[in-house]
Amino acid sequence: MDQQYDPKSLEANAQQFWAENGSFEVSEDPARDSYYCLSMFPYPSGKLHMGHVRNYTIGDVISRFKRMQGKNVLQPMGWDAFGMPAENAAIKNNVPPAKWTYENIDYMREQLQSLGFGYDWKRELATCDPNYYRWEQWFFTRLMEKGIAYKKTAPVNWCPHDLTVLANEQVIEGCCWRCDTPVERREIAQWFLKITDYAEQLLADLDTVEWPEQVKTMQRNWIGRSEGMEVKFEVPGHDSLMVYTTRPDTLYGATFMAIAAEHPLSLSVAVQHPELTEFIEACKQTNTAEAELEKMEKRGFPLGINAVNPVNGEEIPIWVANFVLMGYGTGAIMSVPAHDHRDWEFAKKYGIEIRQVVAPSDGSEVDLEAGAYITKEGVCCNSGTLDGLDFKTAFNAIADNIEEQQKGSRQVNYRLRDWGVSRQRYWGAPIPVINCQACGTVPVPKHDLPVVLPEDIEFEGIGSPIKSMDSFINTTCPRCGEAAERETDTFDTFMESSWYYARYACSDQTDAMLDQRADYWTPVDHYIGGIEHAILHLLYARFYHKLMRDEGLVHSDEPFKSLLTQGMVLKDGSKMSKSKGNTVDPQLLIDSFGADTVRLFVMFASPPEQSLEWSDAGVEGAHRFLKRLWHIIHQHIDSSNDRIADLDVSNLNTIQKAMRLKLHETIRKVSDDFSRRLTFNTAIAANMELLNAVSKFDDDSDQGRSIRQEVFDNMALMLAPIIPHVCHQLWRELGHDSIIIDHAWPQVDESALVQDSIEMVIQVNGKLRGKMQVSTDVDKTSCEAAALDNEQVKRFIGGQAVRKVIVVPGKLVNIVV
RNA sequence: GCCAGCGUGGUGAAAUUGGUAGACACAGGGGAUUCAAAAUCCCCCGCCUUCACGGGCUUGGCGGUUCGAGUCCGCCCGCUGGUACCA
Repeated sequence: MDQQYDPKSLEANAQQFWAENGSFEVSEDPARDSYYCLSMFPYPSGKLHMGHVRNYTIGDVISRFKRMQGKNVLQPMGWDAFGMPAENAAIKNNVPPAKWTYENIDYMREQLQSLGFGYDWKRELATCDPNYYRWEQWFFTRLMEKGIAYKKTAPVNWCPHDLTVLANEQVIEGCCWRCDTPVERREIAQWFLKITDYAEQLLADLDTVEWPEQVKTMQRNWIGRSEGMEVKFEVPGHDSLMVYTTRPDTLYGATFMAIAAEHPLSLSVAVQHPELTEFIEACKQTNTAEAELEKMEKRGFPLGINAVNPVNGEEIPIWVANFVLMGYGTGAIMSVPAHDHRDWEFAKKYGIEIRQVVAPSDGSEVDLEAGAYITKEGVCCNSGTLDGLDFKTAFNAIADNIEEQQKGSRQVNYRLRDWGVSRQRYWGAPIPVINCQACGTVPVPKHDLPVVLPEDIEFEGIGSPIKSMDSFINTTCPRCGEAAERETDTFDTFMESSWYYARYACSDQTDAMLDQRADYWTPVDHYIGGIEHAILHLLYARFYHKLMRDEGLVHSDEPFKSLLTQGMVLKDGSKMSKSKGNTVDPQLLIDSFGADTVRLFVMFASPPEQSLEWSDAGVEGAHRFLKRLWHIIHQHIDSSNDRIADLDVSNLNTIQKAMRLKLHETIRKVSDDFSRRLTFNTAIAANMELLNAVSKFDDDSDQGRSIRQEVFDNMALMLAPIIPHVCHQLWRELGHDSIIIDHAWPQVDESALVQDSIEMVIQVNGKLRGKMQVSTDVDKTSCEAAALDNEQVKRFIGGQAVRKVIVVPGKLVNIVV
């Protein structure tokens, strides 16, 4: 009989088997090698999108593969449940964010289960659960005590019409996304974590993790360590200006200073200066995004005050400039237009002197009319005693000089800024702080935690409802007992996603943030997620891990040993995302073709690190392969009702040997693809080739049937991580009592790989001109002779003299004439 | 703007350490089967040229290194992600 491939019932059966047997529930076993495979948890936006399917299929394939290799595998799943979309949905559909979120979670959990992912659901967590965020609140109060959490003012996007703070993505072409009012930059007090204290460690430890080089490079550049100087410029009649520069060797070329609009010096002059006040107001008409600030037109306003250049006593004008920001660095910079791109543009625009102080070391001229000359390879000129010195020598000379005069000092600086964790939003973890008139900001004591976010709320306006909720706000000061107010800001959602990986190890722990189980599982062996998280999420999580280490909660330096950054699933050329509304619903595909087809297709369509332009075509091809696999294996089973004879490998004919060669070459390749290369698309292609080969292998002898059984057994094993449902079933039908998820990964039979002869390519002047079959133990000389003797090759050489012959053993012979 | 990546047939891709460009699929064309269709099976399938054998061209563009470059180097073009309050 020949059953039809029926994914619906087959997948339900396999999933039921795994659930009933708790197949993916794991416990800590010190005797076994642990393997923690983690995929980035999803934001519960409503339903899974293809990016999720891709991410979680990759994770599941790796998990199942490692399990077959004998590891004690943990693969958990949970929900990054706080965030803005829940608030947007609340406004749009008048449904409380909590309800919306929990309903989404329930639906998406079912979708994940229907895809057959091997998660330990006992460890599931949602970050909006007070049992989760209470520990984040507790940890924050510890950071306050240590001085790592502190408060300062920082700019936000402010909509003057809606009277609310906007996220960068809510600012469309400089205007509020709801009311189209031009957005302003406004300084408000916010909480920060001193990630800059860990900059050096975050930089150094990048060398210890097995991450893609591109991600490490991005993080290094983001941290942006630079060695330079802080230099003090006296301002007669005012406070001096402190600036940071990486190019003190160009100090003689400084022809102006630029300060932020909100700089105290600027503000004090503005008091008597309406035009400047107007300019300062104009500078606020911008959002806070770096890309916008860099692209906007650079504008300035002369302050009418001079600063004194400490190296030569020269007075240079101070300008207020819209591209200098108060929050970053000292809010003031020195400008050397001849050797800085931005300063050059500014000087050109406002007719400020461009003075060359670096010249090419070969003595050639540079054209400063065409643009700034930016290099560290030149020599100083027009710089007094520095003239003729190279960058390093000049740097040290000027640094020594300035330090002696106490006008500045050498300084290591980072581009990285402290992490602002305050959000003026509702759907987030409340910042556990009480503001008391007498005592100031007081952390909520551990026994009063969690500060629970009220979930039963009316979400009408645009602002956060707890900002006007007296029952939430009014409280008493834990220190003095007097009436006090709660902080109504919530945490950045990156806070929750910075430690969830560790919480999975002990998500049932009610008395502590983490326990010793975290040390059994962490660091994560393999972390899988989108490349879009290469900087922020991954940097914050690394920082948090070090904070937890310093609190004694974990005992490793880094959270993620190795990292796989999957490329994005694109639709119509751009990132598939809820906000862009260009998602493809995988559910339709699961319903019509089954989970195995969807899993097979996303793994086959491209290698994990590459972006994947979605197209519906091709899914049918994956489905066809499954049907074909099912059909061919059943044909084999039906035609070998009697038992399969033992294989006698010493007594095989050429075709049988070739079939076994193909099988074991495939096992070797697929094992390498799974473990080292992580290219599942080529592993699948290799199995397709194997299926094509075995379908042509129509040897019906006992030995032939045994070989076919060997092929199918191994194919089921090799494909089990990718298409687990169908392989679960086929494995049993192939006559095995064992459960395939616990079976060992296939072994290569080295003896099957031995060949008598191989094909070699013959080139003339690098162009393919012929092929020849040679014995595997042939030496270079006879290779060369055989190549020169080839008829086709002789034609191309003609009468020309052979100048050189290159032999690459086992590959090719190149004859140069 | 800055940082990182990508660019190969009609399409998704393969080529793993500088060594046969296009494996494996999708789409398309032809055939078998069928009353017919679906499904399935078999064959063809980069471009130009040739009756054919064959030859020439081809990995975004231009240049370089090399016996040999999709792969290494330089410049340019296009696309994607990130850019600190989307997650």
